[in-house]
Amino acid sequence: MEETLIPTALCPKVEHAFEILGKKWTGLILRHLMTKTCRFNEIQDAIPELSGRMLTERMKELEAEGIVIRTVIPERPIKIQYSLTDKGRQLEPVIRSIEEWAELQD
Amino acid sequence: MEETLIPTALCPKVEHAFEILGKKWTGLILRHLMTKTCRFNEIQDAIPELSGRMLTERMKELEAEGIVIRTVIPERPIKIQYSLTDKGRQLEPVIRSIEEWAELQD
DNA sequence: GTTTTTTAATTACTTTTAGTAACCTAAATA
DNA sequence: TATTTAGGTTACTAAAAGTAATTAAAAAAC
Repeated sequence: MEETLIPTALCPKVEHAFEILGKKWTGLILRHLMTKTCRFNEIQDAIPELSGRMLTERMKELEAEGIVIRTVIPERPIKIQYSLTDKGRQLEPVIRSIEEWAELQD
Repeated sequence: MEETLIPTALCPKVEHAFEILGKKWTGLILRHLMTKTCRFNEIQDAIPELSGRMLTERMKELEAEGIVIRTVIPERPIKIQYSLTDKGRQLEPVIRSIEEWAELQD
């Protein structure tokens, strides 16, 4: 028997959100940035298993998504600051609810 | 200068939570299971880009985590039902907050 | 009463993503 | 002068995900 399928396509916004959060390290990086503006190495120190290579890659992605801003502080020495945009700060309930769930577990 | 570092280790529970949610497809699968108990192919149909191979793998992981229960319905023909455990249902605020954030985006 | 379809997978193989380690430049510190 | 620090990049390896073919057991179609 043949059937005409009009597949209930997933909403692209929701799909995209899960795509961003579904990448390794993204959640933990955002969690750290929730508390304060951070320098590159601060994030690395906070998440020891995260390599510099991966952190660079994730920060570029998050910047491209408009979730994070990268700022060059033109002092001597030059510093790079990463902070959340409004869009990034709006992810706070997501990060908070994950942490709350985590704390409930045995 | 040398420094004695007592690294502020990430809480393992939180790390583990982000590890589970940080895998591709996990969020979308859980989102679908939030609404109802599902059969294997129902989930596949709801998420067309998700292959059977990946769905099998994720369901095994989620079962091992105690987030999902797999039930064999011994009727003719045999059916496999997947549903959330309490632990799984407690992830509802996580899934809901991701959806809410997604809907805010342009 | 064979053939085809459906369900819930498994297996083999390819591609993409992540991890490791070495290197880089400019400035700071020992 | 030599080493360290910050914030990366590059080349290579390992792990995760994607694709496609196969499977078994039952149901439906022919």
